[in-house]
Amino acid sequence: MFSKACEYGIKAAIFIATKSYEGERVSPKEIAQEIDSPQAFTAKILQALVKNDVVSSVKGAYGGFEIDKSQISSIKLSQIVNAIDGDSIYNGCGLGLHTCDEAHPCPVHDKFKAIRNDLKLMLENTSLEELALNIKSGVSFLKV
Amino acid sequence: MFSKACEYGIKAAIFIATKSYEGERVSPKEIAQEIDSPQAFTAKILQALVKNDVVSSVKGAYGGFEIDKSQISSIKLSQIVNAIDGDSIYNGCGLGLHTCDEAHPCPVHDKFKAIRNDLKLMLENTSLEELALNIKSGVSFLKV
DNA sequence: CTTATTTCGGATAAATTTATCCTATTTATA
DNA sequence: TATAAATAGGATAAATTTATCCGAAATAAG
Ligand code: FES
Ligand code: FES
Repeated sequence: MFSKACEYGIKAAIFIATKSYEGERVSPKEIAQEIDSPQAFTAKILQALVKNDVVSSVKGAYGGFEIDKSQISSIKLSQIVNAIDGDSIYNGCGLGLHTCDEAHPCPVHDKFKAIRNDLKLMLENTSLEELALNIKSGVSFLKV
Repeated sequence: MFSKACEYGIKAAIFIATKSYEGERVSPKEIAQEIDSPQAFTAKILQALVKNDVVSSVKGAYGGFEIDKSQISSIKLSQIVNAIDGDSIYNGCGLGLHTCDEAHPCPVHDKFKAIRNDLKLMLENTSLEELALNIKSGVSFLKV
């Protein structure tokens, strides 16, 4: 469904958000430990999230990654997925035709489109805030 | 969403079904042309479909791939996807946790599970028959 | 200014998926 | 029985994704 890179990116963003509520910056090392991911690869993905304004980074001593507390509620899962996996999940043909086109539909177009749209709405309506709060309260988990 | 192998497998099965209605067997070459896929790779995927009893093959001269006319309506998309991509799409965690477990859910578990289940139901309720008939009647397409 | 710390970014490597090639085996027909 | 046609399947190659490594650049603190 999502690429590994995207899975790591989502989990990393959630973890950064939980720490940002406490005013703490985090390093790729700490993130990788918390979400059980390869550190250097995770660092690469964080760069993509920085470029797409999902998280911000501070270089140098006492630096790290953080998310502005006031923005956590307005960041949607769709932004993260889009930043890492692009928009093929929102627009691409389920059977790999060059473009998903109403006028030239593949055999599963109608049915696939419905699922794809539900997924799109879900991602667009899910904020980093609710995901991070569920982690903080211990009702959901980032690893194992 | 689906692997390339799975996309080819689905399209191949649909094409074989359309020809089977006319009592014709088809070769990997003809299939690859009709669904715009690499021939040898498609042949490999067909082997998996044969092993999983989605299509049957006849070796030797005048051989080829076919699907028993009377079975086309009872073959579901889910069988094909399962034969090629396995069941991770039905049961796997959206964020890559080892298992999707109600008692140890990832942050997107509830929302992801709903989408995943819709997809599962869609695949289980879609028969090769309806997909093949739509191709035959020209309302949907297997390539471009 | 120097040093320690930390992200950035390019190069490389490993693993997986996608794709190709070639031979063996099977089968219908002459 | 010989031959041609067709799938089966193993070995290999290419492409993509995943993962690692290392030096450059930035920054806070002494
Ligand atoms: S054309 Fe395939 S999903 Fe729309
Ligand atoms: S635990 Fe992640 S989807 Fe169920």
